[in-house]
Amino acid sequence: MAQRPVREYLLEKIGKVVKLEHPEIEKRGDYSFYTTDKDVMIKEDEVIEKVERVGGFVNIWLKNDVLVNQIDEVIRRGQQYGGSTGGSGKRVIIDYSAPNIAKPFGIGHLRSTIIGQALYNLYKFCGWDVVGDNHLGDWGTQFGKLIFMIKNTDTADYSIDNLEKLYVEFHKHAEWEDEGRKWFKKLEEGDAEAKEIWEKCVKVSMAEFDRIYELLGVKIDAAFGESFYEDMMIGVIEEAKRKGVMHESEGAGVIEIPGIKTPLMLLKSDGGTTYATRDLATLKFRREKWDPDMVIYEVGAEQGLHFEQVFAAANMLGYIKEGERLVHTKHGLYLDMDGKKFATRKGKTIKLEEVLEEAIERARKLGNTDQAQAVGIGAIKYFDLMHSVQSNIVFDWEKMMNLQGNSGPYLQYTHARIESVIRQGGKLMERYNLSNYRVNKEEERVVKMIYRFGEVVEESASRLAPNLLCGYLFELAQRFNTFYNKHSILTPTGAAEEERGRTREFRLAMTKATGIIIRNGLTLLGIEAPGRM
RNA sequence: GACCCCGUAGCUCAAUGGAUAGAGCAAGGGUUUCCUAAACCUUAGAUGCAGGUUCGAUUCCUGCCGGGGUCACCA
Repeated sequence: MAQRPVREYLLEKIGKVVKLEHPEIEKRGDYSFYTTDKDVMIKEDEVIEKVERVGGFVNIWLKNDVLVNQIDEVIRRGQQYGGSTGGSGKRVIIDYSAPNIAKPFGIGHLRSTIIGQALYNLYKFCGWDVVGDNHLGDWGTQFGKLIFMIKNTDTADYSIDNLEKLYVEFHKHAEWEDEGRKWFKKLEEGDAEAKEIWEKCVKVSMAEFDRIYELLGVKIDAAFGESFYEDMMIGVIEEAKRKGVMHESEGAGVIEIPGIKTPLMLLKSDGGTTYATRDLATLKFRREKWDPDMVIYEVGAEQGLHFEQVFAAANMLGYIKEGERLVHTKHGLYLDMDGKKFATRKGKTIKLEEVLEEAIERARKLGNTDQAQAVGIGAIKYFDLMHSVQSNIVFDWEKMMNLQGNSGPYLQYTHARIESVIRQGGKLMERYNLSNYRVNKEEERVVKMIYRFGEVVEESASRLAPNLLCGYLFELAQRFNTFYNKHSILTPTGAAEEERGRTREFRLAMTKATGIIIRNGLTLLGIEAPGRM
């Protein structure tokens, strides 16, 4: 039987809606809440050691055994520990990664891929039915532009580098814009030549994406790219017309959104469709195929207006079911050293693969060669995830490749050290009795982090904030490392032999529990936890 | 100009309306006959400005200043 989460127990006992938090200052208890209500009384029991009222604050201390027994809970549940069934019966679609065909997989798509994957894992762990969908950028006017350039230069070089070059070149000539649109129109109309060129572009890109995903260790359930919705375009447009939602403006078909100045364009004046048309078709399709309760668009902030419009339009078209939530994460961008956006159209990008290779190389130089990939990639992922989702990140090689301090490798290292201790002392703890063990200061600081893991997982998921989990894991690891540095796990000091034995038992159990939590946490973040480093 | 996001230590970032604002990097000083020093300990250092709401504001509201993004035929 699973032990009941302490937080849940307390909330029920308090019997009121209060904001139960962990006081920053440890002397003020394990939990506290503020209330002006004198009727709220909470008494000591088998879980609560002590209650103290200071002004409006009610501070609660948990019984030592409750804290210590949590260790047993962790060990018993293993890789399940921290998960819940809170989301059971609910389905969420997470739209993430979505790189663009014919462009390098740039640093700009890292956030969506990494955060999206972390959210995917988090929701799954919280009991949700999760569907990941990679909404590939494989359709649109950009391909018209590319086809025009390929024809124009009569090139046979379909390498990503060359395609990127052509794309950049195209944007130096404003007078070519119409040609680009014309070719996209042809592509939409099924022109054989256009289609053939497009298919070649898709093929080379997919090969590149596969390589990157392999490196990143990311697997996405579905990849219905934009082109998949091609033959649903007409249906959406017809429906928008029929429902009187879309109307003609300057030769184009648009939807006016109340409260938003710029309308949403479904049909260009040349009859071609847009990103928005495809997004609406996507919404409709997903609703029919998966019937989600929530859809998370893990997409950058620069598309904020677009999604605001699309969500509103979807509502007007009746594509959203009652109670369904559409969320756009609006993650911050990677900015260049000048604090500006990387401009793909000007060829100003940093290729993700180069970043990953460099990170792996640095990890290799520092230590264990076997784990260089796990460590290097872990560093990059953690760096991305530790930032709050909405803040911009200034791209800096040195910071991104950080292998020390608050970093992925720090957590991996702590985990590897724990594994090492367990390998050496694991047998000593086949049976252990944790009750009535008196923890020392350093042990206490670790133990008081352990029981919070589940809370953090849930909060990270519900607030779409993997950085909270990063922060928690870092603090747990820090506390453990402090303990590790000061006390011996396998050979504790102490007067009596029996006492030393008990201490060793307890410490091994606590160490093991810490290792399990770090591993579970890293796994949720999509980061490997090697056993050795 | 309008709308959205952000302004926290020298730098890069955390912080659920709470009680003494946390880290990392960089800087100074220490720790290894002992379980992995990618570690640990230690010194110094911060909420852009002005109001408001609140018992209490880094957090919410208004204005200003600064940065980023976006504003119909790119996605």
